[in-house]
Amino acid sequence: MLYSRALIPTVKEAPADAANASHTLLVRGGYIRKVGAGMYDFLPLGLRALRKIESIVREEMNRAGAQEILMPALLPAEYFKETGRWDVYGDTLFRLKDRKGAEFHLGPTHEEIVTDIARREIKSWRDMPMNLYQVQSKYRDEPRPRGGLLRCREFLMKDAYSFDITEEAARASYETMRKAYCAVFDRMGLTYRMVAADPGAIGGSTSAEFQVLADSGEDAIVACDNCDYAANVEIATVKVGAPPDGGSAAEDEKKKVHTPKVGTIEDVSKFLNLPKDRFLKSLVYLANKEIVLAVVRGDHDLNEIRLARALGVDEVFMANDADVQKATGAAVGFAGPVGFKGKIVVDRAAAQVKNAATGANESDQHFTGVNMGRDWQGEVADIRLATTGDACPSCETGKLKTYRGIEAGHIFILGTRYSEKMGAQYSDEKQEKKPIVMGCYGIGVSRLVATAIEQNHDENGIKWPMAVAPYQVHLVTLGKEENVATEASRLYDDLRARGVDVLWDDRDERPGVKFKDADLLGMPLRITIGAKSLANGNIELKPRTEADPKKAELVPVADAARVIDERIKAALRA
RNA sequence: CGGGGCGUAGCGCAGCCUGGUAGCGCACCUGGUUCGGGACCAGGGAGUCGGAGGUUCAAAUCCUCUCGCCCCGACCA
Repeated sequence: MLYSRALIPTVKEAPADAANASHTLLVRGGYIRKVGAGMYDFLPLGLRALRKIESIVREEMNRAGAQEILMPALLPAEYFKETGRWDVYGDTLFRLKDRKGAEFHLGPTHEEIVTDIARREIKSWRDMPMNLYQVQSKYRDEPRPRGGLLRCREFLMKDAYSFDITEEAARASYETMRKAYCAVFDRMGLTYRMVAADPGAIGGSTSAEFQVLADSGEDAIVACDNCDYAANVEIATVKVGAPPDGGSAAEDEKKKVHTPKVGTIEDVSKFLNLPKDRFLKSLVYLANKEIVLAVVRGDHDLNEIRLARALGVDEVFMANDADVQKATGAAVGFAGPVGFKGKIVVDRAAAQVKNAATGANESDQHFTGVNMGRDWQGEVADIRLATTGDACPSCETGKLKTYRGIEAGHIFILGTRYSEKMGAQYSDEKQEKKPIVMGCYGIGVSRLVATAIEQNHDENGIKWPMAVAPYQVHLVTLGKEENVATEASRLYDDLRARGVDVLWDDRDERPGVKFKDADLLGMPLRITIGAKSLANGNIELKPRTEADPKKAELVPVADAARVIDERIKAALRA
């Protein structure tokens, strides 16, 4: 492509509304433009990057034996009503009505629709395993779209669905998809971790997220420094370990201590000169409108999702100040398990603390010498938030470390959750009707455009990995000398004949402008042809990852096309 | 939904407090000089000041309502 004819509207200044690197660089580089909150135009370069990623995903899905289909984005309400998600999805669903007043919505995900295909078309155990996928725009009325392409209301997603006869067979399909996902992210050159995750609104028994590591990521994950344990902090667990004092101390007498106006663990710890791990942190929660006291060790934080799981509810809400006062009879900061009227859930580590300090359910009063069993009772569960330094739950010596991640993919074993509700059954060898066992697998294709940039950029611009770069080569010509144009034209044609994607900056611009734009746009290889090096029969070759322009490699004109072609092929193999 | 902020030329912003000719930088157009890391000179075009209502002789500026957008949180495959 000739730059002079291309729509690549680069801008010097960052857009006022951009909060992260990928958003800023995509707009500055003329890749995308905002149409509304969470809605973007893909300009030519942006679309090329998107298509490259899409192709990689398609190739790996096809290689894994999945078959591409296309379902509508506009859907009648009846399917979501069948499974109850018409109500469960709530405000996230874009709902609309047709001219007759019939209800429709835009598809946020397609389990129901694909299950409808399955119940009509899959009849026998001989028809499975089967995996159907599509690459399609999805619509979700997100509470808060953000980060440019990272969280949009309309976004491109690859969603695949597997159909199997048994849970074991479904696990094999899941494993096939896991490998395909690794292949996709490996080919894109991303650094990522597969982590155990919460299935959320999709449901199902097993799920894993593919988290691309980036400081700007919305998700927190923990990973072991020794083994392959990794999990979203939402569901991460830790090894309990020994209690802080070794657990051998004798039980002290319980005492009430006056602690005027010191409600936080931090303050009370100083006030009583007692380490934080000897405190019981008591938090008042509402679960299905029932008041519950959650108790964790003073140096730990509560994991709300784990608390909800322990209680067997969908979600829990922290009680407001008024409810806390009503439940404990004390000001906020003085709640404790001793004498608490209501359900108490205590974390495993907190249950081990002997002679603990805790709020006395009385304003400005704490207890010390509190012992579970003797002074109070509670249901023990795993409800604390994992964090850096915690002991790994699945190996002997490992320590957990927290990372930020961007969720690029999520795979689930759904079981029969959808097939039972929608009557998707097959006949087995004995003519018995059984529900199809399903799995589903998503990749955020448009999100990956931004994700690749979050992981590959510097202060000057994008540094595209070869596999997703809109153009593999950015050819810069300097000056108006005739031989520069002649050699550039020859190289341009030669590279294109070899199937190389080349962007030729043939504009009548000063060198500085061209170099700045080349760095901003971020194509992996930059070729410079100017009178200076051409006088010795050379062109200049510099990878975008090399920051120092003086380190550009001189390549004889005659070898240039071959050398560049080889570099690209090597980069794609890596 | 809670908290905070912003809507003025294509983009980034000033002007608003204290009402009175709408401004700066970038981008764009014309001419000239320049040309290996975002050049310079001269000239020029371009704005319903988000929208509606109100106060006033007079509103970008004050008041009311409203729409949109961003950030933090809640929420979210």
